Amino acid sequence: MQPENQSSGQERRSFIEEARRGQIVAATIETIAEIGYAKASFVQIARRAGISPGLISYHFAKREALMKQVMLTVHASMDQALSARGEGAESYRAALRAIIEGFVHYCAEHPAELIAISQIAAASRDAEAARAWADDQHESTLAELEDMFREGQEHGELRTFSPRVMAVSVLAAMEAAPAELTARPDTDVAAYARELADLFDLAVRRG
Amino acid sequence: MQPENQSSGQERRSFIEEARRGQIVAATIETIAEIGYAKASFVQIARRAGISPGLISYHFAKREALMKQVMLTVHASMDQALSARGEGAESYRAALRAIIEGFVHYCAEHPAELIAISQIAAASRDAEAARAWADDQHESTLAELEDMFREGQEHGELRTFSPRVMAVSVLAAMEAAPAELTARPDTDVAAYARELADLFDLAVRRG
Amino acid sequence: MQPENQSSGQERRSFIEEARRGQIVAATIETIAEIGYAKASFVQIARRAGISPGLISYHFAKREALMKQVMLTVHASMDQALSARGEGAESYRAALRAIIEGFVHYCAEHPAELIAISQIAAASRDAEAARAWADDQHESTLAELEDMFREGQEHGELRTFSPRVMAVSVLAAMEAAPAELTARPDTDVAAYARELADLFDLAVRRG
Amino acid sequence: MQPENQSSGQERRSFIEEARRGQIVAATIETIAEIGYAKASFVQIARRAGISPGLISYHFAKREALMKQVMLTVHASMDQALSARGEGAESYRAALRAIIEGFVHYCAEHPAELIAISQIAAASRDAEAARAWADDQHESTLAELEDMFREGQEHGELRTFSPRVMAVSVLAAMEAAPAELTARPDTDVAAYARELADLFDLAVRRG
DNA sequence: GATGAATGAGTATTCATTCAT
DNA sequence: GATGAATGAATACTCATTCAT
Repeated sequence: MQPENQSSGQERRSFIEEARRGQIVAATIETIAEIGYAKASFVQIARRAGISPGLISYHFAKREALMKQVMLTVHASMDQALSARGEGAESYRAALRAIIEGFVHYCAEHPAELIAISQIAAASRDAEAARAWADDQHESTLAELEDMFREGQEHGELRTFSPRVMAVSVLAAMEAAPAELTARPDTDVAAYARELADLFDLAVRRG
Repeated sequence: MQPENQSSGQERRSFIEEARRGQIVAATIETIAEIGYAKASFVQIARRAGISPGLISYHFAKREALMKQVMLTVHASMDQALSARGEGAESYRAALRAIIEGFVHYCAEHPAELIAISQIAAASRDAEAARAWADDQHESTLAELEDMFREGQEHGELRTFSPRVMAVSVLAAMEAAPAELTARPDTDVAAYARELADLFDLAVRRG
Repeated sequence: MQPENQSSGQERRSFIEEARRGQIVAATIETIAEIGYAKASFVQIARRAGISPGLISYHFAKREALMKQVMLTVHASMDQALSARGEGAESYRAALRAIIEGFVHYCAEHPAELIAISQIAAASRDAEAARAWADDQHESTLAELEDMFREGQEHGELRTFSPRVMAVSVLAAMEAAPAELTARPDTDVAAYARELADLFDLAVRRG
Repeated sequence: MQPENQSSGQERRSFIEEARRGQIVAATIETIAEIGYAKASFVQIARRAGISPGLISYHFAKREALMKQVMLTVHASMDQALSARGEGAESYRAALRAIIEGFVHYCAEHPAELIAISQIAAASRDAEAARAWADDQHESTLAELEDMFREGQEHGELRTFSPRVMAVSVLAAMEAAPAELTARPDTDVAAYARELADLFDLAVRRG
């Protein structure tokens, strides 16, 4: 049986095991970014990690579990990066700007991670658990944005518009950034971030 | 042997053959929308088309070719629908509004088609040609939007902003619509379209 | 998808498909009898059937399904053989004798079948469905024997004893026959059958 | 390296080593009884023994060796239990009764052991040596029973019948007991034992 | 044109066994 | 003596594609 199979739950993973899992997750991100989810077989991932394919199954009970771990890991890293920036915005418009610019900068700094999670989220094989989790995450992000917009409207800072449509559109526009930045590596990231923030600032501000 | 294997090029396809190809493409769209790209095997598609799996290979040399044809067909249908609406806009802002609202309404009317092409575009197996073509399409759509924005700026109708960032964001926001409309079937489509058009109208207009 | 996957049920199997399934079942029986359940991999079975391993999966969705089909096939053959003999016994003792002797003769004539189902019933891998079905079959056979004994007791033909213990023991003794006949091929089958019937006749008769 | 790998033979095993081997054997019996032979991997056995999987290989050169040791251990325990009861029977019929009743009672008291050896005997993987040994054991048990019956016939205590068929049937009926007792835990063990002994007493006695 | 049985190359997964620690 | 991470060989299963009919 694999260490993964912790039915009862809290059994601690050894340090070395955590390290291996991290290494495998990193190799998975690298592999997906390089050759795409479709071709990211255990053989390919293991080759990049310098281990045997069987070892992946040893540490992750199912392919799905690995993919979900990639999701969790990247989202955790993103949350950490964004929460640092998001703190202490003085207005709803400033908060929106901070979110948008923070996300764009994160994308620029972690292209492989973004490519990996977007491919996993869109994947058609052995990624249902990861996709379901990402969907939940997505929905709760939308809900947070909606709430923010609604409050801003109630405070009179933002114009009247559908918070849902705005939330969906902001998130879509942000999530389009990594592909654009990857496709055009020469893009001025700061300028991109500023333009995107300006765009939505004009769209939400009152008057 | 197969009609597909035409190394010499443009030999016309017979009427009956076009009909079969169309039937297979339609069944493919239906199948992907119903059970997802991952499970959309030839056997499944053939069952829905009421034909045998081998016949698909007879008409499409490779799975990729079928998927690409689905892309081509859906995009053609979309272009036709959009060009009808887009004609005769009196201003750049009106043109943008027409594009956005047209696309949203198309999404609402052809959910299966949209699901199919998004799954193919994101697919991990046998869809590289289709994806490549979609990428080209995507890029040329972006270029058209950029041009439109640039002209509008030169005519003084639109404010100064990065046409590229705006194009990417508009397209991303539009492409997010189908998922949203599918996830929330009760959404008021016309309102959604109007809100989205308002959003970008505010973002591009001068003053 | 395989022909096996008939979720809706009654779709007829083609003649050629039934023939293949029969051929695969026969090869499976032969393989298990020859090298044991443990080593009866699809590769081995396919080799004996003169087909490719993938074809087995094509006709049987899961290994379990194949093993269960072997069970069903052999039991059906056995039932047919036994029902022919069992008809028209004039007394409970005669009926018991007919059952016992019929079974022993069947064993002698179909050694591979008996070995196969006993190995499948005892198998530890991918045979749970087959085992479950065999267990049901076993239990209902026991119930029939019990009923027969109980009736015989009520009619005063049989002595007083536990019908359950007798049923279990009769069945066990019968099922031990194939192994014995296989281990000692020179055994006089008719004598074996007669001895076994005598044994239980003495055990059940009144006075 | 490993104590097991003693090509030269009879070197004594240390006390601590015997203790470990015993612990592993006990854990193996428990594991097989609990989750079945198929799932009784070294990891599972080691978990129940509170040791690491590698240690099992350290003490048993091959999986087969472990399974054979389980067989040896259980049979030894059974022999000990039965020989205690079997001593001092005054007649062949009494001896047969003692054997049957002793075995049934042993089954009721050691269900896990019986389940384990029956699963190993029927196992499809890595149990050939154990099975071969068990087959020998089985055969010698049959031979002993045959001898006993033959002697009883010569002494005029038992009727004329095939000692071999009787031996095979007695053994089969006894070995069917554990499954029955496990399937119906409410069974009155003493009554079962008595009924079974009665059955065969009637079958063997003269007149 | 059309069938669908058959192939074969691909996949993840399992687990006894090894060995550096 | 003991660990448990790692290997590697084996498995069933999937399915686009082929081809005899």
